[in-house]
Amino acid sequence: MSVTISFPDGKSKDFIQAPTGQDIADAISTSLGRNAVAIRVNGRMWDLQRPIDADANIEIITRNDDEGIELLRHDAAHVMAEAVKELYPDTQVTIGPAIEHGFYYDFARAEPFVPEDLDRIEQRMREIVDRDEPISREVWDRQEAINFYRQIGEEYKAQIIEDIDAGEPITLYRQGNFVDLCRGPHLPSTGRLGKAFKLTKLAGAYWRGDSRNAMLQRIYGTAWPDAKQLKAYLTQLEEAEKRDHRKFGKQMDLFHFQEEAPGAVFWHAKGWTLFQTLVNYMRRKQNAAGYIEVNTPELMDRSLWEASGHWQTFGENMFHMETADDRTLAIKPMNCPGHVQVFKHDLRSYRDLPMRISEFGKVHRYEPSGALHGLMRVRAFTQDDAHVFCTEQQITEESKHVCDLLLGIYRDFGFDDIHIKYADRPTNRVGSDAVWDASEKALLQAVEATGLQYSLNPGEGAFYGPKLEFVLRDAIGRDWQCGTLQVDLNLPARLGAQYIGEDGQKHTPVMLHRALFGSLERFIGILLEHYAGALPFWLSPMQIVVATVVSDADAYAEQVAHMLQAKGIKVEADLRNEKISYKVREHSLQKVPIILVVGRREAEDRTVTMRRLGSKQQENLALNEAVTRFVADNLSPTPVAN
RNA sequence: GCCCACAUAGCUCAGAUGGUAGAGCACUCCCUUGGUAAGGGAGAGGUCACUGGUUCAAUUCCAGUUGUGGGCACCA
Repeated sequence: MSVTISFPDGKSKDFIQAPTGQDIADAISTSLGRNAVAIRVNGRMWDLQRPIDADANIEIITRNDDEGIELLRHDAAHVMAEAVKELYPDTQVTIGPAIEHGFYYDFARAEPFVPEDLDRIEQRMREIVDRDEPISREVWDRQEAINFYRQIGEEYKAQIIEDIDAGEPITLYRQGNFVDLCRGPHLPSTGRLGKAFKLTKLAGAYWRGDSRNAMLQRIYGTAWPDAKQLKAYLTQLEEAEKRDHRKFGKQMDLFHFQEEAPGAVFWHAKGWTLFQTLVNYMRRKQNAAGYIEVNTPELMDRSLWEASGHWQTFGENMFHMETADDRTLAIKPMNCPGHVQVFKHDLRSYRDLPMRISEFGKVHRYEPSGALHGLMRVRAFTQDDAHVFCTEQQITEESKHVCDLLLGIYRDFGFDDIHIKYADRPTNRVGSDAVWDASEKALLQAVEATGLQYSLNPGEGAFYGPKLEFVLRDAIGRDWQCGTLQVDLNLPARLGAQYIGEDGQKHTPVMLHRALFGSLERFIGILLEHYAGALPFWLSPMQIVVATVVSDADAYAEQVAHMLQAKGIKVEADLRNEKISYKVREHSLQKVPIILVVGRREAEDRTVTMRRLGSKQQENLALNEAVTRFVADNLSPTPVAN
């Protein structure tokens, strides 16, 4: 009986007996035979050594294909599990998937792994690769598999099998003395994994990702088709580390944290200048876009938070206090209830809508201690928050208005790669399903009206409404969720907001919650990492340093600095008794975009010698010309009159 | 909050099987006025995160607490 194998290019080849994927790859070329890791048979991934006993469309998957790399990583996880079982037989194995850039495996073991164990395990993994153990697929009876795992003390594996759908076959993969439950496919043998892998870190992880379950020990690793790619990845990790905003915070003297205020920023003068630059920029943009700005109390009575639903939903994460007169006050974790108070303080007409109320409100949230991370996750932060009160008919247009504003703003900061996620109702929520149906529909319509691409993020909405999340990609390809837009048909009613409609009747307005930077603190962290500290001129908290070569130029340097300062440039004169090389080095490390060097020559000619950060080039300019140029550069990329 | 690790001068880090500590940079003073990423010398700077325990003696060993880092869980 012969089998006809059809290739992706439309050609086909007959085999006399049922060939394996390996046979087919070998028949095409020796290098393909060597690089093959799996085969797709009629759209399904198979092991290379599984015989194909009927006509089929196939595609050979190599170690350099995306799916091939994923398979390598999955195999690396298995090899790691085998190594761990050999070295620490009392360990139970649980799950070990491939992930972006690598793999992990979760283990249950009474004794914790220590960092030195990673070297041992990695060493043993290399030995297993050298042993080149054949990997074989076995189909087991469900109950036998459960019994088998119970018998060898692998309780977690037994549980996993019990949860596999009845129709699914139970497949086990055997390599050496190690047998692992797995859907597959896998490499033909451990040798084919190669050695371009490295164990990277040790971490705790909950069984099945649920914090009510046992804490397992997770070992992370990275794995690649070849050593060159592994090295490139490790280099990239180092690059990311070099961009750490916490490092720039110290180096550039922007902010610090200390024990007495965990998760709260001490902004230093330069950091606060940057902060204010962002706030002022956003304020101008929002004013131009028809927003009004307000300010609402930090502390408000518990009853208001109960009415809004925050107390019930997030009470444990709110800071609150008892006063001497027996009231419970809560520090605001959000600005929305305050904005509703401003809205309803006056009688509102449909003619007032949409009413766009903004606030640079500082909010406090008692975040779990383990979540805190530099500026990225703090307990006290400032939102560029706004609430648009509008009618249901205005939702689409107002949403579009927010998207337009947001995209223009992100572009000004050098973020062009934006994508949107649409998140619908969460399990823990307020309001009726009918209201949710309406708000989800309205937001979906709005995002479609913008014509922007979006992906779905089911069940991740806010407790009062569905939301859009705006995710930007930074200079080294990392994604950050910053902006958000939420349609809320719940809070306005809960807090009693109303307006008089055209019909003379009272109506409840819709409230759109939106933030563009999100958290100013976090956005600054992202900017620092995006620009690796070298902020563009208009954002720099210290834009120009005028550095003298000799003290004879001191008076002139101060004059230059004053001139620039008078034009709104953030400038400093460095008259210290140091060599110019020393000053250049120091201000370069501080990421000052422009150093103006002045010596006797410049003082005589009334010029400055300019050096831009990151360049060794020098440019001599007339002072007046330089001032004009810097004033122009000081505007934001898309300036707004104010 | 959970797991693992870490905490020494303003910063970056060294250090001792237990006898109260050291470098570089930064800081102060002196010399040097030098043309584009560190000129030279001197000085000052520490409750070795905090609280207990063991010990003749603890910064070092043990326990707890706090904070930080990497994950997990959480993120209105």
